[in-house]
Order: sequence, then C-alpha cells, then structure tokens
Amino acid sequence: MLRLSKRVEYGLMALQYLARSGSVATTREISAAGNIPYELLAKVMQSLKHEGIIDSYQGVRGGYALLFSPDSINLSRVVRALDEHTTITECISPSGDHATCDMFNTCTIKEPMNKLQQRMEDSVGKMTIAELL
Amino acid sequence: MLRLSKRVEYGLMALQYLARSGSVATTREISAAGNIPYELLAKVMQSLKHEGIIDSYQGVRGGYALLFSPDSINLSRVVRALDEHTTITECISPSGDHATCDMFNTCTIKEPMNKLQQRMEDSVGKMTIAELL
DNA sequence: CAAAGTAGGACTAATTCAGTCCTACTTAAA
DNA sequence: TTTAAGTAGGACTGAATTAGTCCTACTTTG
Repeated sequence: MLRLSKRVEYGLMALQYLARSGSVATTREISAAGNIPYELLAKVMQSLKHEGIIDSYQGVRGGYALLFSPDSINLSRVVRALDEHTTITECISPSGDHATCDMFNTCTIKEPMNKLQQRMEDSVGKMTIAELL
Repeated sequence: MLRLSKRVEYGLMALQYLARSGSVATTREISAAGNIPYELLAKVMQSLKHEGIIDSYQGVRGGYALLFSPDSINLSRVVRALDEHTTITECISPSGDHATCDMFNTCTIKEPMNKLQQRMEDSVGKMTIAELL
C-alpha cells in the first residue's frame, strides 16, 4: 500500500542531485549518476517542471535547476507532481470533491480515512529536500 | 503511492462491524452489510485471523469475533496482515534486512527514506479500530 | 445428515506501472 | 549556418500487482 512509485524515487534522487550540485544539470548526467533509465527520468523531470519545482533550459548547454531552496520544497509537492494516486482512498480527492467511488453510499469508514489521510500527508509534507542532503 | 488496497479497506470495514456488533458475525453478514464481494472478504477474514486479530468459530453457528478491545488494535497491524508491500521502498524490509533491491548500491536516498517510513508508520500505528466507531 | 459456516488453492481479468521507441522542437557553439 | 546536445512529449509494450471468481474440502450445530 504505501510503496513509493519509481517515479517518486527517481524524482527524489534527481532533486537531491540538483540540490547538491547547486546549479544546472542534465537528465543524461543525473541518469548516469543514479543508474536511472534515461527516458523515464526525462518524463519525471518534465513533470517536476510542470509542477513548478524546477526550471528547464533548452538547447546545448541546457538542463534543469531547482527553482527554490531545498528546505522550501516538501515531499508532498514532489509526490503530487509525480504520482497518480495521492490519496489513501478513492473518495478522498485532492481538490476536495469526493467524486466517483462505487462504494460511496455503503462505505462506513470515510471520516476516519479522511483523518488518516491528513496525518499521513503531514508526515510526508514535513520532510523537505534539505533532509535528503 | 499511498492508496490503500481494497483488502485493507474491506478489512477495516469488517473490523469496524465486529467492534460495533460486539459479538460473533459471519462473513456473509458483513459482506451484505458493506456491499463487499463475499469471496474476497472471506480471504481477508482468514488473513486477519492468521495475524491474531480476530478469532474464528467454524460450523453452523460460526463466524468471527474480535480478540482484543478495539482501542488495542492499531491500523499498522491490520495493514501488515492484509498487504504485501508495507514499506515505502524495496530496500526497507519489515524484518530489518534490506534484502534485494537492484539499486541498493547506487541509491542515495536510503537513510531519509528510512526516516520517512518511520514517521508514516507512526501515523498509521497511532490510529486504532476504536477511532472507526 | 443437512445446512451454514470457515479454510484455502488455483485461476482469470483488470488495472497500474515501468520502461521503451520515436519524432519534434530549441539553442549554443564550432 | 549547420550540427550536436539538450528538452518536450505522444504512443506503445510488457511486467507486475491487485481484485475478483471458482471450486473443493473440512467443521459443527440443530
């Protein structure tokens, strides 16, 4: 249940790399350093960019760099950028609307699950990239 | 990533049911009440029994009942009984030996992931079945 | 002895996730 | 002004996991 996806693992390693280097690094470079499949990492980097965590520079001397200091990027944000399912149950949606769960009516554990979601998110949200250095 | 499996959801609903009823209940009964696929729930109940959370009574007037008071059954235990993957990364094993991860050598985020695992487990472990009532 | 239970193995289907392939666009530097 | 090194991203394949079903056996109360 609470296994991190490879996307998140790779994303964290990449962010750690960028934080350590302190400047621009290429996907190729990070991929080689971490033994991470290049194409997959490329997608991850794009997702991190869309979330606004990193910035990209195209062209020959291009690459990626952090947009914020490591201690102001928390892991919730990283997970949100890289994962499909960021809630412990289907009926908890990140945006607040408990859209489509088949069991919405018969389910008897919605409230406690909301509470648990909150607590777990706190755990993840309290850790920042700075703690990976 | 942190989506609960159906097994865990069903297990929690069943334990809630048993706690509320306070006595023996059959799989059929719980399945009907919660709109849970019977065969799947049956497996879940067996797993909960193996973990020692509930007791079973065979035969005509049989069924399942809690073995402990709701406030002494925490969710970590339930998850452990019902889920394959209970760690956020492959290299963290419940038993402590970081067995087989392809990336064990190149991985640079082992220690922080251990820390995170600890914190998430605390979140889950602090909630008990009593909080579902 | 029959009906209502648990026990559990084996299988199928559905979904999710990891990884690959291919094509385009961008840009610094030779 | 061309080329190599980079990002951007869609489409696809294969693997793994999970959900759900089927079937047979064993247990026990009435």
